[in-house]
Amino acid sequence: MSPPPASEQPFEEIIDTLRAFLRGSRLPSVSEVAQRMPDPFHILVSTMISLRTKDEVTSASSKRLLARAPDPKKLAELSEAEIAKLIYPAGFYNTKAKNLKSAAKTLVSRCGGRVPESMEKLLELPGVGRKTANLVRNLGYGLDGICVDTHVHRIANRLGWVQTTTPEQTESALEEVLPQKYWIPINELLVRFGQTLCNPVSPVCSRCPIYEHCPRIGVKRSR
DNA sequence: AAAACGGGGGC
DNA sequence: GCCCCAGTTTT
Repeated sequence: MSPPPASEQPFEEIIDTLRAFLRGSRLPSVSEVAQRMPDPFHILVSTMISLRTKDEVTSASSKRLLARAPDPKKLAELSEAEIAKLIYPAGFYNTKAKNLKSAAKTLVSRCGGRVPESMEKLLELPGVGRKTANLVRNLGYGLDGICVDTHVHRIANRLGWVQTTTPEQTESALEEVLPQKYWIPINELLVRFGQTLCNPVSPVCSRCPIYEHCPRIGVKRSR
């Protein structure tokens, strides 16, 4: 059966169900940082480290680097080699070290030593794309904008909320259909859901709390 | 649109 | 051994 049009999705019910289901489950690494230290710079650094890297590694690497460089000025003073060593074994550590140092220098020289709020300014930082910029705005400044990572992209399509091929298409399509009050929380919810049950390769549909809202066919719920 | 960046852990 | 991982940039 085809999914109901996105405009008729019972978003409130689905999201409430997800919230209840995920209550008590572990937070993704960047949200952890946001809870511990809701500082835009800390969000930026841990998000840059998190790209294509598992949560546990991201968390440990972020802690080491931020303990040593808690602000843009301190980070800009570290060498690329020092940064690379601190964030190892996060993936792409050499590229990330270069981007982190370069971004920190830009923050000091052109942004008054602070992390900018505007999408435009954030996107000028090396190594910062729409996903990272939106997450910094969401968690660091409480500003709207849907942060689309692979989990949000995959699950929004699985659930029939959007039909898109690129994350950027998902971002604009989701903003068309999803009530604005969910723009910030949707990311963490779908990431947590996507890291466990609704994972990329073998989603555990038999235990899915929102199974009845999912249009996937050929998957039977088992007792 | 596809490739490159990249080491660690799961299977 | 081969796969993936809170993506971004370059070709």
